[in-house]
Order: sequence, then structure tokens, then C-alpha cells
Amino acid sequence: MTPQDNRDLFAIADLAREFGISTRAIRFYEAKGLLAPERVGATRVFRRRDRARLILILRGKRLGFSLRDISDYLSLYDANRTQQVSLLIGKVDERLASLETQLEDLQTTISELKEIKKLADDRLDKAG
DNA sequence: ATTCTTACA
DNA sequence: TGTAAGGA
Repeated sequence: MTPQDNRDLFAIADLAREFGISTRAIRFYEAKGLLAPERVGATRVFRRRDRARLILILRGKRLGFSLRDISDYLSLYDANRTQQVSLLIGKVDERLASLETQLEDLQTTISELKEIKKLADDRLDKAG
């Protein structure tokens, strides 16, 4: 409305709509300490800062990090930029290692299934 | 209508 | 996290 006004003020429903998540999820993140929106009475008022943090939360989730990991990372958002980067590197390495293990396990499972299928197909040929 | 908290699944 | 309940 006003020319330079509340483009940095968001209601919980605004963010929920924008990112396709529930208002419940946003409240949940706050309860876990990942978000700390201001309050006008009892109603939450989010600023660009909170929105930026939410984006980081969602990205972290998408990459498979726990809310705890994301929380630890966000906690250093203000002060230790360097420490934050170090933590990030550690978590990323951890995640990468985990994914690589999972990938190996999946490849093993895929190979086993293919072998089973091959044997089963052979039996079908001999029989049918 | 919308949001808030609490509690249970 | 969804859903329900009871208020503001």
C-alpha cells in the first residue's frame, strides 16, 4: 500500500503459501528454535531475516539434514561466520559419506535383484 | 476468517 | 507434522 512499506513483513500464512508448507510446520520450526519471529500480541510477525532462515531450513531439509543439524548451523548465523563454515563443511562431509554408503547399499541390492531376476527368467525359459 | 496453544497420533 | 479442540 504505502510506497516503501511492509514488503519485509510476513504473516505465517504468507510464508506457508510461498513455500508450500503448512503453518504447523513453521510453528514447529519455531518450537525447535530454528525460527524466532517477532510477536505483535500473540501473533507471529516474520521479517526478511526470518524468511531467509526459513529458506535455509527448507534447503537443509531437502538435502537430508536433520532439524538439529540445521539448528546448529543457524545458531552461528550471527556471530561465528568462520565457525559456521567449518560446521557446514563437517556436516556436508558427513552427509556425503552417508549418501555414498546408501548408494553402495542400493547398488548391492540392485545387483542381487537383477541376479534373482536372471535366474528366475532362466527357469521360465526352460519350463515354459 | 485467521491465528494461537495444547495434546495426541 | 496432521488434526482436533477451545479461545481471542
